[in-house]
This record gives sequence, structure tokens and C-alpha cells, in this order.
Amino acid sequence: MTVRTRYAPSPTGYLHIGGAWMAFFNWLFARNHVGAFVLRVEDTDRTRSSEEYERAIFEDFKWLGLDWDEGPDVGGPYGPYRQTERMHLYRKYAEELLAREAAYYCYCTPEELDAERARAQAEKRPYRYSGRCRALTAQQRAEFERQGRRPTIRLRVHDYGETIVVDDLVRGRVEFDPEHLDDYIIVRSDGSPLYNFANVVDDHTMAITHIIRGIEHLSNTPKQWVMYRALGWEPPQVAHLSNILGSDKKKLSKRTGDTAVRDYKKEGFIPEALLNFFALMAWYPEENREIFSVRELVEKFRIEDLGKASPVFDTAKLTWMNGVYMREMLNREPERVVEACLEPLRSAGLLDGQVTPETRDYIRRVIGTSSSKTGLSMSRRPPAATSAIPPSARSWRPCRSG
RNA sequence: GCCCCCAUCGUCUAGCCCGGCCUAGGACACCGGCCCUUCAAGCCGGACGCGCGGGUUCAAAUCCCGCUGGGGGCACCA
Repeated sequence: MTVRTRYAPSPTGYLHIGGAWMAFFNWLFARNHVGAFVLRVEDTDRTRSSEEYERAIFEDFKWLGLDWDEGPDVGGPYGPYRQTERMHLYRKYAEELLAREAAYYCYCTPEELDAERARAQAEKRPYRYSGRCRALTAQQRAEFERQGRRPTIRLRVHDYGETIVVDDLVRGRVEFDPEHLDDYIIVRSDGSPLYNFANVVDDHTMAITHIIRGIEHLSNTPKQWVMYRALGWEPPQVAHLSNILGSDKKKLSKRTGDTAVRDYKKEGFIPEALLNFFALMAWYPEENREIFSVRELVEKFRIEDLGKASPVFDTAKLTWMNGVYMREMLNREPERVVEACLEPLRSAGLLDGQVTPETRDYIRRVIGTSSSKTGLSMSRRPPAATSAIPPSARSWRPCRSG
């Protein structure tokens, strides 16, 4: 069986560092196994999703150097790759579940459910759906329909008495007592699928074999496992990773650093450095070594080696690593270093107007000069007017190459 | 409230599964020195850690239990 992994972004914003990190490991795993990496767009939240963000996310992936074998833009044998275009599939499997009586219509209104929840809270007992609609007669249903109630569809999980086992590839065996699960809604009253349902249907119909995702999904997993069972499907292998933290040890937020991948591009970071850094936030391919090419990472990747703890995103180390890459790149592909410096120089007010070949050449000479002092660059590089470099250009971090 | 996950230097981590080779290794950051007109870079050196408490054992960072701390989940969000 060929390995197939996926990353499923919601096009509601730019690619987030945390998302890119997760996507990267899925990509690494697929590439390591010579499998397929697919991009699936989860755009069911129509009010917040936009095509513009979808395009932006693809751009961010391309910049990072993470390529995908299947996706909304390139197509593939398991399409379509946007959830909004897969409604017929969700409908089909919802009907199948209904026919098997593994799911049922629930006519409870949101208000009624809120009341149930409030009551549970007042009595200090954990809330679980009462199951009022689990066994409605045809007459009862007809009566609700007459009242104009639009039903949701719930998955019947209460009868599932055995312990649900999730064999997590990085965490090991995790057990869940179904006592804590209840019949959850899989289709809204307007007919649209909910995450846990759409996700299972998509992963299965897209033949996804391995999923590396955030720890927040670990608690969802037993719910999904029940669904796989109800549908008679084999669940994929899963691995849950803790989320990246900011320097304040809280979930990564704008306050402690940039959260969008494109911000790092704007600041002059080299994508290979970012990927190298990403890897080290969960895994050290070899002892006593920090710098790994993407190719090496692909070769050495082992899902079981991923760490379980939440890493703090250390911008200082990333900056150091970026410097290592830039200095190295100066010899091989100086143009790329110049390219990376363009946006930062512009936002620092040191570059305006058109970027001409002369500008690029000048930047290149400046970088080359300061780098020649490091001894890393060739001494045959013609000396340039170092004094002409504005001080701020030399103290500016990510591009500071020497 | 209930359920689940996690825990080694300030930070990323190696070691943990298969206890002794760990007086716990590397890297970033930090401090000091060398180099240098200066600043970086580079080189050399330094300080810094197994959350706590019980076990098990001749021996525990490593195994077991409890605690504490952090994170996540319990939606007609994803």
C-alpha cells in the first residue's frame, strides 16, 4: 500500500507557522516513503473562507519548497479536493449511516440542547446528549416535521461499549472509555457536514494512510474511530504532535513573534533554514548536528522519532540558522541571498523604486564584501565601498551575513 | 466538573523503550578571551538542567505509583 498523507488547510488566512510545521512532517513522511502528499482545502466555513487565501496558502507552500501531488489546483484521482465540492459524498455516507441505523435524525433545537447543557452544569455533572431522539417512532418524527423542525443527524455511539484504542505513532497506545462519548452531530440541520464527519469521509475516500496532526485532535480521535467502525472502514495511522509555543510559553501568537509563514519570507529568511529549524523543533536526526539539508531530512525521517513535548519557537536560533544558510549560499547561489534581502531592505527604507540589475549587483557586492571579512567568502571578490553601506543595513539581523 | 496528553540547561533537544558506559552530550542565547581599525563572523573557554515525593533495585534521568505544573478536548467550530 502506498503511503498517502495530507494537509487540510482552511483558507481563512495565510499559512500559519504551526500549520506549516504540521504540513512539513506530513510531507516529509510521504517523501520518505515515496508516497503522495495531498492538499485538501477545508472551506466549509464559507463566511470566513476565500479563494484569495487559498491561493496565498499555495504560494506559501511553494515558497517553502513543499510540493503536493494532488490538490485543488493540480487535481488528482481522488478529487475534488475542496470540501465544498464534495457535498455529494457526505450526503451519500450520511444516508448510508442512516440506513444502517448507525445514525439517526435528531429534532432537538439548539435552544433545547443549550438548556440540557445548562442543567447538567447546574447539577455539576458532565454533559452528554440525553438521547431523546434516539428512538423516535415514525409518528413522532412526522409530528416534529409538521412543527417545521429541521433535523440534524447524530451518530449513535452510546451503544459502543468497548474501550476505544488509539494507537498513536508517537504517543503509543491511548485508551478512551466510551462512557465519555455521546451521540454527536455529524450533519447540521441545513445539511452541511461537521468537521469530524467530513474529515473521516475525506480521509477514507482519499485513501489517506497516515495523519500527523495537532494534539487538539487526539480527543476527537475516538469519535472518528467510532465512525470508521460504523462505516466499516479501516482507520488510518495517526500521530499527534503538541503545538508550538511562543516565547511566553503560550500558544504561538502575534504577540511573541510572527505567526504567518510569509512574514518570515518578508524578513529575509531562507525557506531551507526554516524547514531545517522546523525539523529540530521535534526531532534531531543525528546527535550533535544541527544543519541538515531538506534531502537529508527526507532520508532520515522516522515518525516514531518525533518528540511529544510542546516546543517553544525560538526566533534567536532560527536567526542564527538563517545566517548559516545565507553564508553558505553566498558561494553557491548568491542571487538567492540577494533575493531574500530585497523585501527586508525595502521595509527598512533602504531600498525604494525599481529593483534594477544594478541594484541587485550592488546589494550582492555589499553582502559579498561584508562576508569576505568573515573569511567565508572569496577574497578575490572585489572590495566594494564598505563605507557606503548604511549602518542600519549592517546591523539588520536576518540578512546580516557577515 | 469530566476525559486525554506532556514534563532533561533560559530555549531546541540527545539519552529514557533494552536501568550501570551520564561526575547528563550537542546547539541557540548568555558571559569571558583570541582575532580584528570597528561591528559581525570564526576560534577557544565558562556558567547553566533530569519539576516534587514515594517506591522497585546493588544501582534510576531511565521502571512503577502519587503530586505539582503546563497543554488540549468535552459545540448544529475546524
